[in-house]
Amino acid sequence: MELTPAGVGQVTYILPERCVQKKKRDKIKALLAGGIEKPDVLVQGWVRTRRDSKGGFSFIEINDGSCLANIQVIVDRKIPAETVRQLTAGCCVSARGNLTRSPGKEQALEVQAAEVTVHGTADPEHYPLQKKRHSFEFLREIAHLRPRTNTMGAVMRVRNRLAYSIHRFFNDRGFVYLNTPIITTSDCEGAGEMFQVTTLDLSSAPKANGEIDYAQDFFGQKAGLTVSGQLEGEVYALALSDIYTFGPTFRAENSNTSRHLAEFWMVEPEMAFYDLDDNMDLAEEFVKYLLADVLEHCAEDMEFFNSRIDNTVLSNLTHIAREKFERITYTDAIHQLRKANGNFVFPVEWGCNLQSEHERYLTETVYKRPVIVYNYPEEIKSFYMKLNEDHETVRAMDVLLPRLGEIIGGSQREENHDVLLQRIQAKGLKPEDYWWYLDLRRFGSAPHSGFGLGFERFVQFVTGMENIRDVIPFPRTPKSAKF
RNA sequence: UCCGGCGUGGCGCAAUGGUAGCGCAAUCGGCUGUUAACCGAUGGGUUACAGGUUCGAAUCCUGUCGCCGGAGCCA
Repeated sequence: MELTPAGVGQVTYILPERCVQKKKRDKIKALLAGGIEKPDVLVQGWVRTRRDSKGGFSFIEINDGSCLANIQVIVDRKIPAETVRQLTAGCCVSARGNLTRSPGKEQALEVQAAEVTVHGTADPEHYPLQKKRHSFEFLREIAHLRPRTNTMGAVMRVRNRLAYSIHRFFNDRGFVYLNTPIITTSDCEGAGEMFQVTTLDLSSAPKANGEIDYAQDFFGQKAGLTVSGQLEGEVYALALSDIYTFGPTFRAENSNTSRHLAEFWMVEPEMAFYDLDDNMDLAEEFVKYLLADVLEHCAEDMEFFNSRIDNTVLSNLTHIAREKFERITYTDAIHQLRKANGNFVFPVEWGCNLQSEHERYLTETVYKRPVIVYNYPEEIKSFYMKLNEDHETVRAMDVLLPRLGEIIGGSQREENHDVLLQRIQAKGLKPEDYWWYLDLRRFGSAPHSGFGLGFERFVQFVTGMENIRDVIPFPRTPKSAKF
């Protein structure tokens, strides 16, 4: 058997003959992007609509998910009648034939089917997706079929591009992709309630002194699903210099909003030798890079969002990719909000948490662009954030986006062992639970910083989708983990 | 978890105390290089669930479940 060489840069590998000779599927995206006639193409996908003519032919539109657009296939008398009858919305088919210019107005090219195979029928009496707009609430109830809609297809292609782009951004800058544990026994304090992980029988859990005896549990101690990979990320940043994590995160909060999930994906870079300014620079460049990339590479899908979901996304994203983010201290933010003269439900005082209404006012009314608020009061932030010289504020920063609010939260980390120990104790935490985290400050400590970006929130922002449950394949929220 | 709203044929909605109607979809027929196709006909609902008030409840009351919007928590 003759083998065909292929290559990755300078290094070649050998491709089995079968891979070369097999008739390959033509992706609809490639056929339409080519824009030219082509003999003998093979289109495979799911029928979106069918319009037929008793006079001898039917028009079917096939979508294979490679792009938003469908391809029109002409099915005439060459195709057996019983096959044509099966071509209803939702069925899965292969169609082989010539790609030719279309006399119709709505498309430049179409496939003249010489051969059609139905792989899976979809009984129109029972197939839930119709050729019309469905509410997102309804589509969530059929999460196994909703990826076959225009909107979910576009969301998932954009989501995929953003994920790819995140990896590229960090890899291009020499960051190491780190897989931090999903099951953990350390609680990243302040990040939210943890889901417990146990193999104990809940109806008859072993007890010691009236308490559940976790010594007998799988890990020999209480364990849960991670709420953040940050603490573990710091461990590797203090060895490899620059790392990032990108993985699932779990919060058992009873949050019922359009921007919270119990299971979501988070990107957490952690960098040695970065101070808070370096951290903010990276966060700003990161956001802009992702926006510019998705505008360039998902143009068709982004046009769709702009015309069907939110007619401001294109101009917003373009604007944000170009404009400088405003950076203000927490103290200045409080001054700005006080100038607004009490038009808030929640009063503004130095030391209070910024409420959604405050964040929106800053980003939508005062500056009309993304705002980074930094140097927050020590009391309202986590123990690991670096204490400023004023002893009142810490080097924390939040990136706020118009409409969406907080997209990134980060800080410079406290690298001084004694200060960190004091803060752990002051917050009522047990130093022994953080022994290895404290050890990082005993041995070769370094200034370092990092932040976390909520991936679904970012996808939400980019697409203009209103509900975070519609930008993740299978959303998990309180009282809802079907599929 | 709190506040507000909602739950009616497959889907989107109407009917606010008198026993359920429209559009789309589906099925059948007609017509057409069609394109949210069009025209005609047909079928389809114990109004989320449980209880109560009433001669009578989709409609009023109570409870449960679920969904949506806002808030809190956060990403």
